[in-house]
Amino acid sequence: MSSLEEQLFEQRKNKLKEWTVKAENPYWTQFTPRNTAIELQGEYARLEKGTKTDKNVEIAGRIIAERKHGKAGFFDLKDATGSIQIYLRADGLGEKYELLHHLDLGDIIGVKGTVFKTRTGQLSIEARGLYLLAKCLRPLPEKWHGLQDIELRYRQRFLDLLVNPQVKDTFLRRVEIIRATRSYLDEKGFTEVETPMMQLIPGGATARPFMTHHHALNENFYLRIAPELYLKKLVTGGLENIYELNKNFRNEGMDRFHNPEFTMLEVYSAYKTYRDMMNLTTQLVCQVTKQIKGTWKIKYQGQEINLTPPWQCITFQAALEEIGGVKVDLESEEEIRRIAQEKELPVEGLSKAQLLEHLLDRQVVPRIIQPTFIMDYPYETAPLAKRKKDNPSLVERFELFVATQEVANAYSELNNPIEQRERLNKVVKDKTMLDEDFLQALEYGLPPTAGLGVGIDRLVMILTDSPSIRDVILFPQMRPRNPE
RNA sequence: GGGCCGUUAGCUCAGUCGGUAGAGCAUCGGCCUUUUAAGCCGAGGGUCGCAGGUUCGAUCCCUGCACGGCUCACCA
Repeated sequence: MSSLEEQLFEQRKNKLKEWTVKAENPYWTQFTPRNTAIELQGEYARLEKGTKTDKNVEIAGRIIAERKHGKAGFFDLKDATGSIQIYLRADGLGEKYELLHHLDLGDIIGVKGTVFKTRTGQLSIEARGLYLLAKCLRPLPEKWHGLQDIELRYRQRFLDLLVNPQVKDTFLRRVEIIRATRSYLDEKGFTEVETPMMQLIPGGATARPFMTHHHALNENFYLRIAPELYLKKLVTGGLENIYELNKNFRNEGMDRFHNPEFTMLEVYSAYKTYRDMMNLTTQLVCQVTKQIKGTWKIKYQGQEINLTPPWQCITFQAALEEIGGVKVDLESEEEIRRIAQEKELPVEGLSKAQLLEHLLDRQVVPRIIQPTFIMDYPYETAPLAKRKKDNPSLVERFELFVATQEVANAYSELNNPIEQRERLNKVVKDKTMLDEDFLQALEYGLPPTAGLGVGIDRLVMILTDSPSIRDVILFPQMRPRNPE
């Protein structure tokens, strides 16, 4: 901490002490505001310039700007709803006026006073009572440019929220998106469930998990990488239309599109297929978008995106060929390997499925801007998906891509326990990581079921025009700062 | 983990072709009772991310490290 920083801190602590001695102790002061900025701004929008009212109001908030003029002055007070100007006069405030120099930008105060409009037309409250409710002991970031330092914005999100108005908008938008998602599913008759975050066997995907230890059980647990297997157990148990909307944890690299903990929606519906899920996905995204944006034509990072249904739908093979310019026989591992090499993709030690996905990720996905379903993947890419009846080398799977990002992934779930065991055996190298409980649930009979996963953070990014996943997660993961 | 880039006052940013740094906001003092990025006068505030090296001299050049951004790898 530099000397200036200490100096500012000390100055403000002294002001706090002075206030406590000469007025009240802020941390014991009771003040419950009866009014909000937005309410007053609305109610008095048409008040004539230069008019006083005898309306008494009580409002609380943070001082975000001050303009003092000797024996009078103005504060801009910001509460949760907006901001309003406070007018302070020596005659109106009496002794308290002398204490004004103990207040700083950032202090949280309560104001009692009357509503009026200045001669320049600014709605204001003339203060008759003024109470310090919490002292801001550190200087706020600059009022005009806000907080620009990206690292500080993520590490001290409270400051980011305080001084960068669009940040709060984004996170309020996020809440709306999640709320709209829930209400869509609830209205469709789905039941929200909660399954374990701590799992003995991390299943449903193959990412590296985070590990933790349960002392009483003396057992290692993993933070879930997906809720999928538990949700299918519930479908077996007769909860046939369910969803879960919560965190997953993956111990992988971090970048603009990946945070170690992220929010996933998974939906399962019995007696449905991936085709039904395609419709559900379209409806869900369209309804949420309409509700949030009021239109299906949105802008993401300068690009026009048109979410008006129906969306383009193309098979995996056709996508490789028509979008990626890669004509390949999906059956021929040699050919796939050769083409991957030609495209300068890593091939060493990679399976056919991995090669195919790399081809898709590299050649196709970066070219997809408009919403596009890619469907009918090679069966090796999805061991939990059901094969196509007329072409068993493919599975009933689709992914939705928007703005070069994967947003959703869905299958007709494989419900044949014998085939499921075989296919998992091929993929899961460590047999203790084979979820026998899940296989047993299938053995009791999982109805034909369709499952869907939607990356909520990515959806929020697109609908809030945010370039990085860290812009839509309140406290994104950061490397701890080394103590000096 | 690799590559590229960044880190200067509390905040937002200049700058030094190598001679220990400036502005605006904020802060402190003075004037000002309808201002609104209030105004005017004055003042204080910096181990230029950290540690080494080269040099008479480094904030600037070199190396290493830390943190961050982008990107590649990883992530069925």
